[in-house]
Amino acid sequence: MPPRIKSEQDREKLRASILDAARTLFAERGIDAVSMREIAKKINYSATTLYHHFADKEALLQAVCDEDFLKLANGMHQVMLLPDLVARIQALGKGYAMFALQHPNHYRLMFMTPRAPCNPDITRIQQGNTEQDAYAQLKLVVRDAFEAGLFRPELSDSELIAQTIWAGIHGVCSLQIALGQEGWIQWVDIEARLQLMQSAMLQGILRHPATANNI
Amino acid sequence: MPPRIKSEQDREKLRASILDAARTLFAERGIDAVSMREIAKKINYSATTLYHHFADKEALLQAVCDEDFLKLANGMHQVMLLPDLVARIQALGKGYAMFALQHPNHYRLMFMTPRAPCNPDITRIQQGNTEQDAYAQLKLVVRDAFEAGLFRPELSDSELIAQTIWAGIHGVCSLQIALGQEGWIQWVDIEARLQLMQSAMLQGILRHPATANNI
DNA sequence: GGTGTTAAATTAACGACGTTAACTAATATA
DNA sequence: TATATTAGTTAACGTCGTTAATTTAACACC
Repeated sequence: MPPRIKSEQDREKLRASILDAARTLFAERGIDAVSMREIAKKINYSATTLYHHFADKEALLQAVCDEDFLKLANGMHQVMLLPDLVARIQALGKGYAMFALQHPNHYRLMFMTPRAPCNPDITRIQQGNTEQDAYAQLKLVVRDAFEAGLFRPELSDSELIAQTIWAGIHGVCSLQIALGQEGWIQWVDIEARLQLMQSAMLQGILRHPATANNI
Repeated sequence: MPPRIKSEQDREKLRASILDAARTLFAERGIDAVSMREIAKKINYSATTLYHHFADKEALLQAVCDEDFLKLANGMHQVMLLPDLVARIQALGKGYAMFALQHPNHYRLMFMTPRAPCNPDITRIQQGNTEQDAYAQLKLVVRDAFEAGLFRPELSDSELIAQTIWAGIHGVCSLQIALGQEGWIQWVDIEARLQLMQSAMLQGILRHPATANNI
């Protein structure tokens, strides 16, 4: 039997250890393959205890993802200091891809697993807040570049541009995570795939593509 | 109690109706949300009967996917008759995307789920066979276009180009499948996202991008 | 020190799941 | 007609997410 909790601080500590155990197991074996009982056993509690901290499995999963989203957005924030707008977009893509490839299992939970629409009652992330939401950061830079007239004149929607850039990087990363180990595809080096995706997309989107050559 | 089966033909008919019921339910509500009992009830059989035709749920799912992917590759095969190489690449991408968006749950299993990829022990698809494998078809067209000198001179690896095109389309589709219902992203129309991805990538890759404008 | 009160944790249970064993009834074959 | 095979069933096992009922420990107060 685990020790009783006394202070509010201890309660928070237990909550954090549940999150840690859940994240590890989810990342190791996938969401459906991990039971609430298993998570509880990992920290020497009974399964019911988890329900005193999270409404259900879905809420626990959402909390795990929230933490990862914040971690990702934090890393991106430094990139935003770069002066050149195109360089900023490139660095955002590179940083995003590095996060995805270095934390493939978290990335899978965050961006490759369909879930019930994000319920504002259970997520604590403030979507749209650039300090907590990596996509909001990309949107911001792309809008700045759009207003600076850096994109081709026929492109009239900066949100569409941001979503396309995101999709391109995500496509390379998620294919690598999902099928990178498959023997029947002769995968080219992942760095080369990322680089070609970046440069091809920028060449296709920028008004003066020359600026995209130096990566 | 359903009628007894007499001939081998009837047996095959039952197998097909199991596949149909499973496909419908999987596509409607997702794989994990559908039980074997439910599939069986839909065709007025007991759950056990399914196990006389498929080893387990995984095998049933794989059989459903096999059928659909053969259908995909078949549809692609007609596209290969188009005379213009660039138009062929564009049509391949469009067909691939339509398949992904119309069968999101099957697409998710084949291309978005690591560790449960196309298992050669249970799949009957022959990877690399252009009649059964859509990626092999893309590779073929891209190599033809490469040898025809359609790509930028600095691009020296046709497999890298094929993988990048695949990643771009896959990125749009898989983001839509995984996060398309998320309210916190103001998604632009999926058709527009696909079109920009196609045209931007082609503009970035082709030697004479003008050919990519007419979609 | 005893006595409630309350919060934290537990055990036990429910209904649904995938799957399997044991069984039944109908057909085919001899 | 007797027997073997086959297609289908029911019943059961162990696990799952989740909840109700219950126990246990720490604290406040007399």
